[in-house]
Formats: sequence, structure tokens, C-alpha cells
Amino acid sequence: MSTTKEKIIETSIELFNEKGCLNTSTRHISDKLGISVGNLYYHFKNKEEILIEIFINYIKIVFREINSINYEEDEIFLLKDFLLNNLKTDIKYRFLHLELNLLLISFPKFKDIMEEQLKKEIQIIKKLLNHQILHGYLKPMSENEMNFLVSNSWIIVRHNLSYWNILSNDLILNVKKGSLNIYYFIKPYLTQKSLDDKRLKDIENLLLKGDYDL
Amino acid sequence: MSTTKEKIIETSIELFNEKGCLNTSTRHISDKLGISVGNLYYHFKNKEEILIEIFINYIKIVFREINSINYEEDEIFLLKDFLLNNLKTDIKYRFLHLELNLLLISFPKFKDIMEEQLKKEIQIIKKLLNHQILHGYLKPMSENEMNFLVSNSWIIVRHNLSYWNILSNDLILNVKKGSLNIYYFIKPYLTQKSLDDKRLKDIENLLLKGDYDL
Amino acid sequence: MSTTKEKIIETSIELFNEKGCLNTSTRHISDKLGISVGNLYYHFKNKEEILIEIFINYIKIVFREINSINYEEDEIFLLKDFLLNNLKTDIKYRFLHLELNLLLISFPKFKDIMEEQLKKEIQIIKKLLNHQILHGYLKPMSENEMNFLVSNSWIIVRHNLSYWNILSNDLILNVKKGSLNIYYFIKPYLTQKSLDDKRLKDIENLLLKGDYDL
Amino acid sequence: MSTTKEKIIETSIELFNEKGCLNTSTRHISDKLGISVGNLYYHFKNKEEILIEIFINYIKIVFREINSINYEEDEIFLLKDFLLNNLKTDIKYRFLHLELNLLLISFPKFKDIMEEQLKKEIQIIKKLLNHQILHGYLKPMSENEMNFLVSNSWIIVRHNLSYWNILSNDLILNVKKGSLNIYYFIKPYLTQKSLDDKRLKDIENLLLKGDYDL
DNA sequence: AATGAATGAGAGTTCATTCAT
DNA sequence: AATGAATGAACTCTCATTCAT
Repeated sequence: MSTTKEKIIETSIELFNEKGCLNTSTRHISDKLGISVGNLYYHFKNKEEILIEIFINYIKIVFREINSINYEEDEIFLLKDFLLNNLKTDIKYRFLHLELNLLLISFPKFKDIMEEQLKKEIQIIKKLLNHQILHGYLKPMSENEMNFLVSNSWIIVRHNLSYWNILSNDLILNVKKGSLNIYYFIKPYLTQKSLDDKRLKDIENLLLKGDYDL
Repeated sequence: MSTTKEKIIETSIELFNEKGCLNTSTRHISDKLGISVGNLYYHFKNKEEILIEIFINYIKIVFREINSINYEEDEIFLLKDFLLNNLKTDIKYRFLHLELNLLLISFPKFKDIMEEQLKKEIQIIKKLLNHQILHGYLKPMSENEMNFLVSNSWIIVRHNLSYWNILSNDLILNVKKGSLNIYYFIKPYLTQKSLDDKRLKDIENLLLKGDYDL
Repeated sequence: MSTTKEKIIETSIELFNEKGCLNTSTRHISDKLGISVGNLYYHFKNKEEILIEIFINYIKIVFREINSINYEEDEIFLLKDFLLNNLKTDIKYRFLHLELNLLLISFPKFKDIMEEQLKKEIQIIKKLLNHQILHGYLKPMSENEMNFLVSNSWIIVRHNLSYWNILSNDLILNVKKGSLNIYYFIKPYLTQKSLDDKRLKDIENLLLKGDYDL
Repeated sequence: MSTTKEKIIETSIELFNEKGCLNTSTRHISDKLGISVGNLYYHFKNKEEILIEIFINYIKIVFREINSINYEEDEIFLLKDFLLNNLKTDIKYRFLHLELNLLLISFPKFKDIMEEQLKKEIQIIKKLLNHQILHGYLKPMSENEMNFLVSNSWIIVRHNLSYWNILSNDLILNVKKGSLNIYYFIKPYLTQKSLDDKRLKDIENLLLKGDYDL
């Protein structure tokens, strides 16, 4: 049993993904939810606050997943986590990245939070990559190479859907193709130890077959 | 001395990059240009036609550059072309990719043309990559790997600005960083022959120093 | 104390009669009423919905009057009802018929409702005429003659104002002349019994003198 | 080989019938004709002048037909002329009557000419009817009855299409039905001599079968 | 918490008309 | 005669937001 505020968020996410945040009016949201516009504005000061609330929810989930990684236990699975765990979240909040630039232009507060958040993400990805290097799963690299591996990862992870969405309207299929974008992007950086690991082959097979739920 | 139609296109591009196509009204365009809205609509049936005209201009330039590549002369420079020649064009028309997903949702005709165009681009990039493999500059790869190299290239090329724009407002700097994204993305696929080639080092140095005009 | 929605309808009717529905903008309506355009569109999805609401109001009144006819009591007065009762309604909603053809072309939903409504009206007029025939007030006629009596009645009733409006701007006078159009149109179909009836003479005198309120 | 001015008139008539005069822009007309708007305005001061020119053409044809009636030769055929000769003209210029009231409201000059013209028409119809009475084809009637017979004729002739257009989109069929409206309207006023005349039966049969070209 | 009426700016677009060429 | 670029007012309609209840 969710509160009205939560319902507004969920409905907004659905509509933003469907038609885009900029194409979705507050009236659309309240109509779809079956509440009054006034009530929506009782819970949120304005549209940007809805967007920011959504983004904060997104951040929380992403960080919860990232922080739940057990760095000690089983190092190769870090890759699997990196690849699979976030897929569902990224689908649910896909408009955030698909529409990112207009959101940054249109909503200044959102831009500030996004910037701050990206910096944190960069640190975490770096930590992850360094950990993988330490355990011999990832080839060593210079600081500079590392920086561009990080940014490229982010770009590929956040924007692969842009590519597939042009070619097809099948969201699930596109997301599964996108997971292979990430996999094949990271592959050249893996060590022979990684490539020989049975678990990596399992991941590759899983992704290639697309035999998993989203 | 450019025609009104051309001026509308140029002004639209400027405003679309600045505020986003969806945030720019036809009245903004005509006001900035100092003409009446009526005159704008005399030259273009509607806003989508302006967008499409811009996109067609973009395509023409991209294809002109691509078709001017001399495949015989000097194979390594294909990479340089791939990296540098399009940068200016991509800056000028950056809103096309930064705002892509909302444009696809909002303008159905544009989507059709974009889809068609992307399919052509894919073929051309494949041809380029195969040519590089043939001459020993790129490592051989499977059909599948090739497909994801192509899609990842496209994603990195078109969306690297998304990343840097969050962190800084300096467009030129961001574009130059983005060029390194492309370079470092492609590097793991290069053969030793490429890596040993002096011209590649020159490219890398050029990009790292950012000592080139845009 | 009427609601805003009702006021919009009343103001629209006034303006539509005055300047024509097609010559009346939604801003005219809201300006005359002293509300914002936004408010008008809060109450009505679009202009066609205003038109349809007006038409439905019109239908309701027409049918209420028609259904209030007591077929048992006094048959000759059916004619009087047919002639007089609807006059006020037809004045109030006169643009509906004066402007009919453009409304049908311009508003497809309106056309559908109008078609449906006309078919109902035809049935009711037929019933009325048959009742008059049964009681010997109207000459018997073939099915075919009946059909064209019905259509001609409708045409005369709905369009007589078209004629008089060309010749004079005095609406009330024109409407009263129009009532005689209906009367003289129907007269040749009346039986001797009708013509001998004092009440018919009364009606004729009333209409000729125009000594009644509208 | 018609002049540009004539072509503008013909094209305007087509478009006015199709979409309504008020829904047809000068741009529509010049586009359909393949000339420039400027050229259209070279030939006509404004839209109203086009309308008036059309109306004058219409008047000329109507009067030419009316004046060609040979009152001596064969009196019963006056009815046929009244019924059939004008049908083609009325189809061609149907928007003039279908859209009449808005035209009167929107174009003051047109209204003046229309008023003047209607008065002339009334005189001519009266003359025709009196001639028919004189020869025993039409029942004698009072001045008053005559006036309303005239106005009702005009209403039925000009507005019967309004009725049928609601029920069907088949123009030719509707016009043919409309001809029966006129016929059945006039029938009660005919003398036994008319009704016994074989030529009248021929007309009725012709109209009922609809076996004639338009 | 919630309603829903109201605002007013601004969106995309069309229009009759003008005018230099 | 004819072109077609240009105007600017007006059109229908949508938007984020406010506020009395």
C-alpha cells in the first residue's frame, strides 16, 4: 500500500519513459493516476521536484546494488553484477539517460544533483576496476586509460538503448542487445585469466541467448 | 549571402543546440532571425520539416566526408579521418544526438529518416573496419564482435558529449575529451602494426594535447 | 446562478448566432465571458465539444417538447404545437441550421450526431403526420409522398430564416414570417375538416397578425 | 482557352463546394491552380471579390435560363424548366446556398448584391406562377399565399441539399432526391388539368427514376 | 490531503493581404 | 501578368502553476 506521493512517482516514471518527461504534463500524470492536479502540487512543489525525487530514488537503488557487492568473496562476478544487476533499474529509469541532455538544460537543480552523482559514480567504477586489476581479471592500465575506460563504460551503459531504439521498438530485445554492447566493450580489457574462467563463458552464453528475465 | 531558408536553418541549429529543439519555439527562431513567424512558415511547412532539413544537411556532410576517403592511398589515416574529420560536424549538429530520443518520439517522419540513415551508416562503418582488418591495422573479429564494435563506436561517437556536458560547460573542451573517448575505445582493437605506426602516435599526441582547431 | 460551463454555452450560442460559429474564436467566447482561454479549455476539450454540447442541449429541448405532446386530448392542436412551440428554440439555436453545412464539413463528430438525430426526427414527424391522418386532419398520402412531406417540412422549418434574413435584419419579424412559411406549406395537405375547424382559423390569424411573443 | 481570371473562378468554385468558402484560403486556390498568390491578388482585390464574381456568374446563368423560357409555346413545360434546367447550375454553385448565411455575415458587399438579386428572383417567380395560373395549370391563390409559395419554393430549391447531405455523401443522388422535393412541394398547387397532363406524369417518372444526367 | 476551477503565457500554425521585382 | 517572399494578427489548444474550499 503505497502513499500518494509514491504513486505520483511511479506514474510519472511510466509516462516519462513512454512519452518523455518534457512531453508529459502534470495534468497527464494526475489524470493517469486519477487524482487532481492540485493534489499533485500539494505533494510536489513543481515538475522538477518530481524529476529530482525520481532521480534520487534511482540513485538509491544504484548505490544499494553497488554497495551490496562483496569484494572479497568472488571477484569475477563483479563483472556479472556490473552487467546484469543494473539492467532492470536502467530499464525502469531509462528516460533519465535517454532524455538526459534536455533534462540538464531544462532543470538546473537536476543538473547539479546529476553532476554530483556522476562524480561519485566515477569513483565507484574506478574502485571496482582497480579491484579487478588487483585480482588479475582486468589488464593493468594508466590513469588516463582508466579515466576513458570509465567514461566509455558510462556512455555505453547509459546510451546503448539510443542505438537500438532507432532500429526497433521492442524494448526488452533492445535492452538485451544493449547488455552485449557492455559485454563486448569490456572484453578487450579482460585478462587471459578472465577469458579462461568458466564463469565468464557462462555470462557470455547467458547474454547471447538472452535467456533471462527483465 | 544566404537565403532566408538557409538562415532559418542556421538559426534553428544554434537555438536547438543552445536550448534544445523541444524547448525552442518557431517564434524563438523567427524572433532571433528578425523575420515574422508567417515568413518562417512560408519556408517550412512545420517544425518537423525544419528538423528534417537540418538532419538532411547533416547527412550530406557526413556522407561527403565519408565518401571522400581514399581507401587506396594510406590506410592508417582512415582512423584519423574517423576520429577527427567529423568532429566539427558533430559539434555543429550536436543537438541531433544529445536530444535524439525525444526527437524520435516527437517527430515520426524524422524517426523514419533516422532509421534509414543509421542502417546506411552501419554498412559504411563495417566497410571501413573490414578495410582496416584487411590491411592489418585492426585485429580480425567475428561477425558478432564486428556488430557490437560498430554499435559501440556509434554510441561512443554520438553520445560522449552527454558525459562531459554533465561535468563541465566548456563545449570545446568537452568535445576534445570526447575525441579521446573514441580513440581509447578503438585502441584495444588495433594491431601491433598500428600501435607501432608513428602516425598513430602522432594522432594520440594531437588528441591528448588538444592542440587543434574546432 | 449558473456554472461557468453553462455560461460558456450561453455565451457561445450568442456569439455563434451573431457572427457564426466559424467566425467565433474560442478567445472571443472567453473574452466576452470574462474568463481566461485556459479556463474555457478546462471545461471543454475543444471547440467542437462546445458545439456538440450546444446541439445536445438543443436536442433535449426539442425532444422534451415533442414528447410532451398529448396525442389523445386534442388532435388539431398538434399542428399548433408543431408550428409554435419550437419557434423560440429555433431562434435561440438558429445558427445550428443557418450554418449547418459548414458545421457538417468542419466538425465530423457533430456530423455523426446530427445524422443520428435527423433520423430520429424523421420518425417522430412521420408518427405525428400519421396521427393527423388517422384523425382526419391531414389528407392520406402514399409512403413516397409522406417521405417528401417530411423532408420538405424539415427544410422549410430549418431554413426559412435563410430567406428572410437576406431581405431584412429584423430577426423577430423574420421568424414570424417564417412561421407563416410553415403554415402555408402545410395547408394544402390539410383536410376540409381541418380547414373548417375554428382553431385552425385562430392559428392562422395569430400567425398573420404576429401577435405573440418570442 | 480560358483566362487566368476565369481559371481562378473555376478553381475557387470547386474548392468552395468541397471545403466551404470560409474554409478555403487564397493560398489553397492559387496552389490548386498552380499560380502564385500574388497573381491571384493581381486579378482580384480580395477574397470577397472572387465570391462576388462567382455569384455574378451564377446570376447570369440563372437569368439566361429564366429569360430563355418561351412563355407562349408550351405552358406546362415551364414546370419542367423550373425543375430541371437549373439543377446543374445549382449543383455547380451549391456552396452559395449551403453556406449562405455565413457568407452574408462575413461579406457585406455580397449581402447587398444577394438581397438585390433575391428581389428580382421573387418577381420572376411570381410572373411564372401567375402565368401558370392564367393557363389553368396552377390553382388560383391570394397575394399572400402567392408570397409564401414563392418563398417556400426558394427555400426548398436552395436548401433541399442541406437535408440530404446529412444523410448521405452521394452528391448526385442527393440532388436527384432534392428534385423530388421540389416536385412534391409544387404538386398540391397544381390543377386537375396539370395532373391529367401526360407530360407531367413523364416528368414525375423521370424524376422518380432519376434517369437523367447532371 | 485533496479537489477542481482558474490563470495567462506561450505553443504550433494559418490567414488575407502587400509589395518589390 | 506574374512571382514569391514577407507581414502580423489571429487561430486552436496546452502548459505549469495557484488557490479557495
